[in-house]
Amino acid sequence: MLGAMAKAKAKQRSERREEALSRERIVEAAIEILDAQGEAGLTFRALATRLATGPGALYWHISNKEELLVAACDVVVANTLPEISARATPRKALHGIALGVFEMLDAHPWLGAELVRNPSPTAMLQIFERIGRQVQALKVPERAQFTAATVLGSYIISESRQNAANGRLYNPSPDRTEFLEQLAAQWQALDPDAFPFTRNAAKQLREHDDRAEFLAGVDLILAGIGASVGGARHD
Amino acid sequence: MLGAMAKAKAKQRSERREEALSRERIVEAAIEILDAQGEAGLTFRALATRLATGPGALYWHISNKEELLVAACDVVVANTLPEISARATPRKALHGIALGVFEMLDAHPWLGAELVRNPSPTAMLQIFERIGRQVQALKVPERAQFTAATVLGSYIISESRQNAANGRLYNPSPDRTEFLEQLAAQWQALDPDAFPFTRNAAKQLREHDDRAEFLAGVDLILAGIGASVGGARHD
DNA sequence: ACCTGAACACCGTTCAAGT
DNA sequence: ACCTGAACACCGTTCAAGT
Repeated sequence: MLGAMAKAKAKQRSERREEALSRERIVEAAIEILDAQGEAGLTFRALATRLATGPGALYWHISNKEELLVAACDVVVANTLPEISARATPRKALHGIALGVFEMLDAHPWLGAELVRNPSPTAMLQIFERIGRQVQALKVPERAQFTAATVLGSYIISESRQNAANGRLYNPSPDRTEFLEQLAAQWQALDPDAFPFTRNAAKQLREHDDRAEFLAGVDLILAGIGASVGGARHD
Repeated sequence: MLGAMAKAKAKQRSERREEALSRERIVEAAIEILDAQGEAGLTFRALATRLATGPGALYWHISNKEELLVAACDVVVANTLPEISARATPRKALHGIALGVFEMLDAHPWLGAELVRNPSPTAMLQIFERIGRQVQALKVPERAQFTAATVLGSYIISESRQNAANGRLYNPSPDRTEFLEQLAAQWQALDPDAFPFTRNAAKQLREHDDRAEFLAGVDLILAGIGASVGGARHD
């Protein structure tokens, strides 16, 4: 009897195109909310409303919010990373991975925040492996591969996250130019005795291009890796 | 009349060694709570209780929690950074700064989290300037100084934060060794086709020393910086 | 000017009750 | 087995009222 009623309800749902609740659907809806409203917008109440149910129902499928966020990270990373196309050389491949992560976090600013606050082992592993394979292809001595991949991963993720936090400013917008101009002015107004370096660096800020600067950082690390290989070039 | 009463109350307070509330005292108390109980322990109620007042009183001195956390970061960074001793060479000085930040975040794990979530410009500026001066001393071409300092800062902060998040594991504890052993076992159990690099890197994990690995990363970046200077050594 | 603490508008999470 | 939604135990923040 109960079975029949459950079936009836399921049928009713599918007729209305309201699929049954599932972990996948919940995570999917969470990602949509995160992308649209940011981290502050993701509450169990908002999520339940969107899924036309009560907040308690979600807990049948997901233990808590932390697990929900980790699952959201895993899905986005698993969907986005394979889209990064193959390249002819390890160096170009690493540029591709770096830009891929950069754009991924730019498109999902909450992802960068979550990736450093509470890194999903699964998501981090995907990125680490991708980077590591190219490090291997660069013929880095085995002993030095772990360090090389860690430094690259650390820089790529933290700098991409920072860029995303600056507000989806991948394409130089007037806002961003204005912001950099203001920052440069602030730096130039610093006490020359206390902040000689920063004050001087203000010049570079005025011709700053987030994306180019990011890749210059990657290249600097690649130069360091190259030095350990013996100065050989790998373009 | 009111003035006299206020004075009487102030006198009573100082007799009881209850100094008047002030921004400084509030921030100081917040740091003590953060160090003792972590970020979750810092609530306006807990802070008010510790200061023997109501939560509303705090808002007279501090606009909101975000400002409180930024102020806490500024104080700790301003107190800790000058303790880093001078060194003979830029390379050694950068090691000193790197380890100084590493230990600072290890002692205050909430600081690392806050420094990446909502970076205090003041605190970041202190660190950036410190690093930048040594980059300058390395005779890095002016155009490349900004990138060099950014990469170093990004790596030093994010890796130190990661270490701190791992749980004050600076001194190799049995816990940490056990954890690394388990992680290595997990990595070795990965699908060799999907994760060849990570699986192979599991070996390195077993002889992993957090502190040494961190410095190896700094040296890798320094090698990259050195390459741009023309391969000259700066020990 | 500065402090008090009840009250407001939220959270994540639980759980008895339903189907 | 799975869903419901009221209720619990918190938050940050505000504000009328005090001194």
